[in-house]
Amino acid sequence: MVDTGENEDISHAEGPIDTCLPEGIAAALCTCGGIEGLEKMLPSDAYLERMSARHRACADPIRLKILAMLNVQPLCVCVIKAVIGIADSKLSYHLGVLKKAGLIRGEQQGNWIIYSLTEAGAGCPDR
Amino acid sequence: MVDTGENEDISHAEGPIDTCLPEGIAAALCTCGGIEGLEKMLPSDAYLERMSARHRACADPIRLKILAMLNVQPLCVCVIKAVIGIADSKLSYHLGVLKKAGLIRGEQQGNWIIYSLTEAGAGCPDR
DNA sequence: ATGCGATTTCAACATTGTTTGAACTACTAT
DNA sequence: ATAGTAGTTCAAACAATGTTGAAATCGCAT
Repeated sequence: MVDTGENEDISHAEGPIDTCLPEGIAAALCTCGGIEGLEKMLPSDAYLERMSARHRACADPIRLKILAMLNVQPLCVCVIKAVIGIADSKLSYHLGVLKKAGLIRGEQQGNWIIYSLTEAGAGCPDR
Repeated sequence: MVDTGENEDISHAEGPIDTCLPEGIAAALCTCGGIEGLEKMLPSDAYLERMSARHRACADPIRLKILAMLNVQPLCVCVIKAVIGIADSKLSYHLGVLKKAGLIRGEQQGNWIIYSLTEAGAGCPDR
């Protein structure tokens, strides 16, 4: 149970790993600077947070459909509703999610609110 | 209150809309075949379902980070854990989500399980 | 002012996703 | 067989999201 320090097998890793690794992995890990090197290749936490939020906004078929519709042309809520066929308040909720995520914007025009894709939103419908 | 049938303003739309629309929208809608035409331009429900499931799998910064790591090279759980620094069972849960979504695969190799991106998973880390 | 259509907001509720720790399985080495 | 390391599974607690219907808001027309 005493750590005698004879487990130093992971290239640069003086850090949190204290184990032996499978062959290929250890070798490959070396070529990219060990655990530390790997860490440096990863996106920042802020970026991961932003991206996951964007994915979350797209994580619903209704919302994806709305994005697809707006990718054709800007539309007012009533047309979206006619196509998707869900209750007003439900639709409003999903529009709100997309708006909060910055994927769409709504502009009042007389009696209606016309939604359209933002720059960010135009990047999503695909895939 | 009696519907006299004088509300036929949406091009082809004999369907569910029974309203007047804002200028621009109605016009633009005409050029793509009205509501019906618009409907035909949209991805199938099955596709929307599949895509939203994929987004849902990416809708968490931990999972996005795992994808980013595996995008560098295949890794065993212990290395992923060393980098992300969360409890085993939590990590296992997130690996499970990614696996169920078909973005990663795990292959037992001796004492370890080595995870790597699938084709589908290789398409995600970006954006 | 009143009323109406379009849309949002609210609060209660239902559903789904995440975290935790303990128990379990799989493989290896002794 | 035993023990150790690597990972997963399970169920309970908790947290976040989605749904519903009723009430509220906004802008336009009467």
